[in-house]
Amino acid sequence: MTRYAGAMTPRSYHHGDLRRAVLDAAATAITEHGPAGISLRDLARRAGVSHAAPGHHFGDKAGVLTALAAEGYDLLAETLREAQQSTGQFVELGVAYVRFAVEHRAHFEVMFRPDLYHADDPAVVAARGRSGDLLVGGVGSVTDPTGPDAEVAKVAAWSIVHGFATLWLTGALPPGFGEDPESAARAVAGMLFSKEPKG
Amino acid sequence: MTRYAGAMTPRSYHHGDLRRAVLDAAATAITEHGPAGISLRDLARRAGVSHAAPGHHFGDKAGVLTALAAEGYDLLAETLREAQQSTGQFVELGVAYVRFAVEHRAHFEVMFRPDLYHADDPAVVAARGRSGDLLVGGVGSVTDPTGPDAEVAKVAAWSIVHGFATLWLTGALPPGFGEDPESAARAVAGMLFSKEPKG
DNA sequence: GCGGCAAACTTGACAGTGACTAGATTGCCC
DNA sequence: GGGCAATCTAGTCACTGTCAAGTTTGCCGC
Repeated sequence: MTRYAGAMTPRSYHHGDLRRAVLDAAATAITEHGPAGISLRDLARRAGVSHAAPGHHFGDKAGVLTALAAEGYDLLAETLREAQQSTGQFVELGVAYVRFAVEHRAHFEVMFRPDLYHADDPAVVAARGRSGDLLVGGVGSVTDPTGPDAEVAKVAAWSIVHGFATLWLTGALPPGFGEDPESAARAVAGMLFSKEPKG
Repeated sequence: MTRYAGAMTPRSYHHGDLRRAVLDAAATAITEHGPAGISLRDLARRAGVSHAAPGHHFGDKAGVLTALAAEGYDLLAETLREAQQSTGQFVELGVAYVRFAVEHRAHFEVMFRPDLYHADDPAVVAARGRSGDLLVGGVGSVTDPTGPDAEVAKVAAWSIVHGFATLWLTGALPPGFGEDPESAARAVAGMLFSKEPKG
């Protein structure tokens, strides 16, 4: 009996790229039901394989989310690198951070829930370091990077864009901020390091 | 057979205040294992009752977290009200926000995971509204509340303290920010609406 | 005091889940 | 084309959330 994954690809005993398929299924399922609402067996069903197949590639459920988190940090680094090369300004780097959170919601939500995955996994730690360096680098363009408050300024910059992204994702922001998150993020990030609101 | 809840209170068929006991057990369990790592049956065991008892008070698992979220918003409102009465300044209001997140970690973590509970529950909506008004009120003290960017300033303020609290809780901040979250929060929040870092 | 009634709690059951084991299938390399 | 390791399946077990039915108890009117 030949089975089919989805409605397209003919399948045999070996899937071909089950790892990729499970990660994609996880991203979809998390977007639908949140990071806590997924099950390994459902991911297996979505990929068209038996219930225990994902376990062979990722060890356990946390392993799937670990791989997703690592992938997320790499995607974030890529997004930040592009923004850095085009403008290099702090505000646009922050906008890129928010854009990543919105476009890769599932990845973002997993990345900052270390209780759900193996946060000390080497691949995750390395990818997290890369993206962290990129994010923090952009703050030097607007503040004195050697000043005593340089570290505080970096954390403040990270906090404001991370907070905005988180609040946007949870739907906690007042109506009007929902339609165009990037413009809203630009306005919000612009308030940091600027004397006062223009109004 | 007489049973005992914990090691103190003699118990009979009726618990007395099972609702309170389950909520306390939930807060403890969430602090230990995260919001996704709890089980109703474990809460029942911690409270010393049968596995289905919590269901009668909260309906389902999401009901427990709904009650916890509502309680959290009320606790937050209380914390903000105290800070508002003592100083009324935006920065101290933000510090109070962070203090709440640190001291009531379990509540805070649930509150901003609407996929885990019934976010449209009337009690939650009401409590959320109360705390939101208090938080936003403090921003008017530092910016022009009638200006065109007033709404943006409020969201920026909320974002920076919420982001800092979230990052602190996930352990994502660089070492040195961990020991005294309130002082760090004060420094970070002080960067908003101020021309530039002092350094 | 006491009957009864509603709330609180227990017991038992069922489907779904994560994780483990053993076995079946297949790509691939020499 | 033979053999081997990787890949996947099938079966199982303890645990979970939720439901239905039964048991115990506080309490109110009399």
